[in-house]
Amino acid sequence: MKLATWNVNSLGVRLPQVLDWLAAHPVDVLALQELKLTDDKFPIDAFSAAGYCAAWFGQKTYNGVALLSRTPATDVVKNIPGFDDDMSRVITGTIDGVRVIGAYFPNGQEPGSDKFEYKMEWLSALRRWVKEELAQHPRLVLMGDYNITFDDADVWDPEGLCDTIHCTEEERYHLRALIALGLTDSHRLFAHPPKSFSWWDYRDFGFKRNRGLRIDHILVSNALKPLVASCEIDKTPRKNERPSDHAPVVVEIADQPAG
DNA sequence: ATGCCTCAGCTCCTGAGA
Repeated sequence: MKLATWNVNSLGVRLPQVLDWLAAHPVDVLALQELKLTDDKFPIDAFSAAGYCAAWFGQKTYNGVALLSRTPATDVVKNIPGFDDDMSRVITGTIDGVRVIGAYFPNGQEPGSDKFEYKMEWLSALRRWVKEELAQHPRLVLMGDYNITFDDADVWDPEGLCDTIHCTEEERYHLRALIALGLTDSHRLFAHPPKSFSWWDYRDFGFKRNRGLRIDHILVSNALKPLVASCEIDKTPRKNERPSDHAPVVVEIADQPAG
């Protein structure tokens, strides 16, 4: 089973690239973030024609998330139950026996800002809810655009970006607290080249200079951890004309433990 | 550099992203 996450920065603009990518990488599940379109504009017909089911939770201009899957998602939940939020950031469903949470974490803009406070509250609410979901669904994947780096290895310029947004201790505390629930970063289960990133700034030739961050993550539960066969960042779509600023991340989960 | 790029929208500038 292959699952992937991709912040497409407007599905309206990126739909042809998503369809091309799915044709070349027929994953079982693809979580999308930053749809930037309302539910009535979601291109379900195009995905159906490509052989995918979808559950989606859109929003005008900002945010918006979806789960594409070969088999339909069941028990779909939108956003975080019990957390009042006017932004569409989370979509959860059960696919092929795996509880999949696709999430677009708040950006936070700047430490100390109102948006940063919202990010902290959202992270607390998410953790509370992921804990509940894990108790009910031992086979669980939490993936999406986290907008948080784990540590310096995820940052192109750790000194220059020290304590800036995505790199603060407060944000990383919340990320470690998610791990402490019994989740593992799939990426770190494998060796990768230094400076492996999932996002590069559009400005100043960020991608060409590999000035990026690793902020898109796929966390797996303890029950799935021994089954993770690979985890790769696909930089190819970042080389497209009019690319998203994020690259897809793909994880492969085997039926049986290796060896 | 309150910059650089990209996207959506009450669109020819602004807010937000990261």
